[in-house]
Formats: sequence, C-alpha cells, structure tokens
Amino acid sequence: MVEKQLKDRIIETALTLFEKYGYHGVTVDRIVAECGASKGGFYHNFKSKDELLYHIHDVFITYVLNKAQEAYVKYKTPTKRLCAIIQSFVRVFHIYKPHITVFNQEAAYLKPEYAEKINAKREQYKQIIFQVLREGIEAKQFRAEVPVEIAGLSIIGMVNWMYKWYKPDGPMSIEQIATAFNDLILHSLLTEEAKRDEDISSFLLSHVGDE
Amino acid sequence: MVEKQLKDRIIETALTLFEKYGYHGVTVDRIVAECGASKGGFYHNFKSKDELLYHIHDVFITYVLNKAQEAYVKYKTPTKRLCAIIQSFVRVFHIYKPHITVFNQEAAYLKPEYAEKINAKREQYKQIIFQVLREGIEAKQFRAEVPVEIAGLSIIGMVNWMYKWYKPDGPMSIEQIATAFNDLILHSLLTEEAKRDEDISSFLLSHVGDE
DNA sequence: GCGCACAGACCAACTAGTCGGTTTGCTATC
DNA sequence: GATAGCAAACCGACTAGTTGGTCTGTGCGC
Repeated sequence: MVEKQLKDRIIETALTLFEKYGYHGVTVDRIVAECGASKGGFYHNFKSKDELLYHIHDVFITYVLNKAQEAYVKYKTPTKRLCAIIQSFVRVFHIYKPHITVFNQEAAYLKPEYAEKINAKREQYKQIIFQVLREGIEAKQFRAEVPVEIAGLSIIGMVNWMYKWYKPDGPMSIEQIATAFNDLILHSLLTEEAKRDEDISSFLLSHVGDE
Repeated sequence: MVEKQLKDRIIETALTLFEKYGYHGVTVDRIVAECGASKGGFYHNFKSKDELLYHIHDVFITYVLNKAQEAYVKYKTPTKRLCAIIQSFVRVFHIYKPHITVFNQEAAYLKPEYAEKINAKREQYKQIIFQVLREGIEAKQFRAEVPVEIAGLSIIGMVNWMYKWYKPDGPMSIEQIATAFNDLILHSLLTEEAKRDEDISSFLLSHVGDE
C-alpha cells in the first residue's frame, strides 16, 4: 500500500493515452515505456491488451451501476430517485472521465466474451432508468405522454455526451452541471401538478410558483 | 450515372464495415475484397485510408450543417427554428446512420489536418444551436434560467446518442422520434406563457391547456 | 497510341504477444 | 539475524503475423 503497484500504474497511464489517442492509437510498448515498466510486466498483469480494455470498461460500469442501485433503494419517490441517479451519474465524471471516454469510444473493439459481460450491465442500467420513468408516470409525477424509451435514452445520451465536452476545470462545477441537468430533465417530464408540489419543485432551478 | 462508380461502392462497403467493426477493425484488403475491387482501385480513388475516413466525416457534417442553416433561415421564431433544426438532425439518421456512427466513434483517429476541418464545422453547428437558444431566451419563449451551453450540448448529445440505439426498422418512425424529442426539449425550455401560445404549443405532444 | 481506371503481387513497417532469464520479497531453518 | 530456498513479479530481446501503402503492369475508350 506504500507504493503504487505496477498494475495500477499501467491502467492509469493507459487511460491517459487511450483518452487522447484512442485504443488503437496506443501500443503496448508505448504504455509500458510511459510508465517505466516493461513488456513482461504488462503481460504478467494482463492476459492481453484486450483484457486491459475490458478492465477499464468494467471498473466504470460496475461503479455507476452500483451508484444507481444505491440511489434507487435510498429514495422512495420517482422524482427523487431519478434526480439522485442522474446526480450520481454526472458525478462519476469527476473521477472516471477517462474511463467513460474509453467506455463510450472503444466499446466496439471489445472481444465478444468481454462485450457480453459489459452489455449485460449496460442493459441493467438502462432498465433502472426505464423503471423509474414508468413509476413516475404511474404515480402521476411524470406526464403520461412521455415515451419511456425515448426519454430514458435521451437522459442517458445527454449525460454520457459529457465525455465530449466536460473539462474538470471548466466554468461550472460538477454539482452545478448535475443541477442544470436535473432542472432540464424534470421540466420535460413533470406534470403541471407535480411542478406545484413543494417537495418536487425543490429540484428545479426556479420554483414555478415564484412569479 | 448508369452504373455505380467504384468510389461509391468503396465508400458504401467501408461504411457498412466500419459501422460494425470500427475503423481499425477493418482492413483495406477487406474493403476491396468485399466490394469486388482491388488495392489499386482503392488507392486510385483515395490517397489513403485516412482520407476515406475524412470523406465519410465530411459528407455527414456538411450535410447536417447545411440543413441546420436552411432551417434557421426558413423560420423566424426561436421555437420554430429549434424544432426545425432538431427535426432535420433526427431525419439525417434515416440516410446517414452509418456515417454518423463512424463520425461519433472514429473522430479521434482523424489525422490532425483532417480533424481541424471537421472540428470547424462541428463548432459551427454548435454555435447555431447556442444562438437559437439565446434568441429564445431573449424573446422570452425560453426560460431565463436555462443555461445555454448545457442545454445546447444536451440537445446535441441526446440526438447524437441515437446512433447507439436507432434501428431503421424499430417500432417508432423517424418522424415520431423527432416529434418526441421536440416535445421533451420544448417542455424543458419553454416558459409558462410560451406554452400557452397556440402557435408554439402545436409542437407539443399534448397542449397544456387541454386538461 | 495515349491516358485514365483499375488489377494484384509485393514490400517495409509496425505491433501484440512470447520466452528465457533476473530481481525481489517472503518464509522457514539453523 | 543470517541464510537458503522459492515463488511471484518483472525485464527486454525476439518473433510471427498483419496491414497500409507502392509499383509495375494491363485493358479499354477515344
């Protein structure tokens, strides 16, 4: 624990390089050179370059899926659940931006056996979002006309897209971004009655009753 | 015009393959084999594999940028402009889905001189969206609290993300998807007054005054 | 008979992965 | 607490296979 293990150093270096140059734009030789390791050290820790790619994917999706499940269990109303899930999703960019970039860019290059595992978790995540949206409509918090699949995929899309523009040292903090997303998303989902609910409208940037 | 030229056949084949296996997952040999051409034929039409990648990027971004500019000129109010731009954006998936997949997945592998040209157009597109959002806030059609950049990037993100899930033979038509997007986006942007405007609320799935 | 469009054998460079060997750290023994 | 023994961690030269790109042609329209 005193020193960073080689495996971690390799992952860290690989992430930085993959994020910038893409999986195929970086050779194993480059990775090991950049972190002062060797070919042998690399293949002692990973079965293949593919396994490293899988590992990066898995760390991120496992983490974010856990966070969503935690948020789902912790809160009891659809609106609160959705906001908590989105907030946790956005927050991940703070720690895992390079992972997410690789996850969104290089998934196509995962070997079938790895892709299968990752896709199963990806699918689970999607289903949680869909579930919350359905519950929200059921509970009359979200508009009945909202198409669950489109709305769910839109949410996933707009947050995931952050990997193209989010800069940790940008003008807005990660919490501000999460709040802005929640405001936009809730405005598009909530029914008029729900917006008038004090408990719910607290997630909005401005309370509709204020004017 | 009587027969499909080799260049077009190469592009078409390359697109199908790139979409499925990624740019680096497909060799030049594979492309030419699959479309009954030869190495010579390929390099007669393209300076390099990179140029083919650039060409695919350019066709799509040029097309979609034109469509956005046309929509902007054709309509005069922010809401109409935004809806028309989004509609045109979504419609592109009907024709250019493989282009868009490659565009979103493989941009990192463009050689610097090509990347520069593409990014300039990409930036232009972003600015049109931002502009319309600013105009909408100015005209009091869109809520003043809406953060222009976040909202703009969200819109671009959610539509672009379609490349991950859109299937031409899915349950919803491209027009239905466009309508659903517009409904979600307008609900998140419009002021309460604007929603009561007959002319504007016609873009919503259900008119708020109906209840 | 000239040049454009294309064919296909060939090449040089690159890269993931291997393999015999060395170092390091831990444990049991005296 | 020195030492021997041993396994895991790590090194780096080497290899086999792959791939973008070249080059010498060849057929064909005008």
